[in-house]
Amino acid sequence: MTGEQIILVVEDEPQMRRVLRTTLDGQGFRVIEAGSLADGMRAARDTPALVLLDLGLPDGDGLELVRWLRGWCRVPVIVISARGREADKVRVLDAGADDYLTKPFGVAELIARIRVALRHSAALGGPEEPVVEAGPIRVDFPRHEVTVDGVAVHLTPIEFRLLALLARHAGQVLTHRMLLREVWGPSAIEHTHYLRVHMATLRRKLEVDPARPHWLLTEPGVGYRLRDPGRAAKPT
Amino acid sequence: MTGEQIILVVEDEPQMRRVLRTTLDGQGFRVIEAGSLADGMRAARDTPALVLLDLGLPDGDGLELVRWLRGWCRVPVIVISARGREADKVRVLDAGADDYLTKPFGVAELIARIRVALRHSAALGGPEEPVVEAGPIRVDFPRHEVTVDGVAVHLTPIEFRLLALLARHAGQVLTHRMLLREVWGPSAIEHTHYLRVHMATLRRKLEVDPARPHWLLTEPGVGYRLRDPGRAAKPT
DNA sequence: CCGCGGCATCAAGAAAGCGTAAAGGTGACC
DNA sequence: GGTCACCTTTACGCTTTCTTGATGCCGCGG
Repeated sequence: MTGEQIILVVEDEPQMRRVLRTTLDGQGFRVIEAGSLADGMRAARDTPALVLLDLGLPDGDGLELVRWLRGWCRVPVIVISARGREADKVRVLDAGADDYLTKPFGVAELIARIRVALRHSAALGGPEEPVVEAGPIRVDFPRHEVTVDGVAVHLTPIEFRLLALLARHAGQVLTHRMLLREVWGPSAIEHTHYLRVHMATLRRKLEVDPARPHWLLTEPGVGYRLRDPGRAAKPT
Repeated sequence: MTGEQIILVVEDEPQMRRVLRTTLDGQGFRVIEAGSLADGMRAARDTPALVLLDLGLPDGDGLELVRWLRGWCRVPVIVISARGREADKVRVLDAGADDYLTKPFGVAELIARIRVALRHSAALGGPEEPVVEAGPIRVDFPRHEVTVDGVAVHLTPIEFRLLALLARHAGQVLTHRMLLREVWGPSAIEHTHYLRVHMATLRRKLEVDPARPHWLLTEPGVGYRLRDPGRAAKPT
């Protein structure tokens, strides 16, 4: 699901940065580093999964970064600070940070708190569009469900993967090779016959007139395509 | 925005309890108190918006309560403890707690951290239903109880976790991997046979005709699904 | 008119996935 | 130390799904 999670570390002391980098690397995270507020803002555009922010930055209050982030995204922010004063904590947390660690802290605790924060953001779900519609055909990815005019249609695993692929790229042609590689694996890119067979069953299940398909279109010599109703129909 | 938010305080020292109550009252929360683990579990059925948990309880480890809560809901849990050892924190946070405060702590910080936790759960959507029904099958999470047509059915721990997972996502397919990871742990995601065996026992206990299940549905090649009575029925 | 290439369809055997029963194995609790 | 409940593991028959080869269709160029 989540391949490699990126953590943005905003910290000016090189020593501390090295510790954090090696620790997080060891946990399987990819680490991006920034040494200042400005750098942090720049780096945050890579949409990290989490931000680790040291408050004692040279070019301004880390609070600014928290507010700035909250202005446009919900990425979890864990603040690290030497200042243990309660008023500081309250200010930072109320600004939108998700946790506050006081130096010195243990590495294990940091990792545990990172896990907590990622757990939260994972529960919020990704930004991806979970449903694709093409005319009467509706593909619901999280439910693994396909309906035609509202009635559920049962698809076999291969059929679903095939349709899902076409639906995710609705409107554009997917070549034989591409479809075969994604559905059957790289070793099957020559078995174009698989495609014909399974496209036929898909059409039988989804099309009104399987012999004259209206949604699952053949692009002769190239591949297949799911008609995108939002775009102009292809020229006859 | 939300009318009156309930906070469950699980704490055995009356003195500490009084401090917390007055503080939280002053912030506009409604406070429910519990002096022991058992009381805490009982009180949690009122679906509080947040749980404040002191680890030093007389009748057992507070860790138990965290695990128990996570078994059926995501209510934010903030743990308060006199023990500041890092290993303790990691254990509790990994068990599912959302934050860990070491005594002594400032009231303002506590409030700030409560705000953070509530912010998170608000983003997730409010407190969850403690009970899910699917046709004659009724799953009561806090009581750990399952009934069919009103009669209690005894489920083994694994069976309950399996059913609970399906019930919490009623209507949508849960993949083999997902179910195995959540019920048996990440190391078992390949033992799909476990699923078959335990789904069989579940069906024997819950279905009228276990051989032709009406609620615990197989999604061939993908996973399993609990039929959501709110949605359209399947075609034959 | 005929042959050819790309495509659709059909059907049968092979393979994979699923359900059930029952035999060990393990730990808890007297 | 024996019983009990539960989980794991093995075995086997059944069903669904996939693969594979055969056949027919259609348009195009020769």
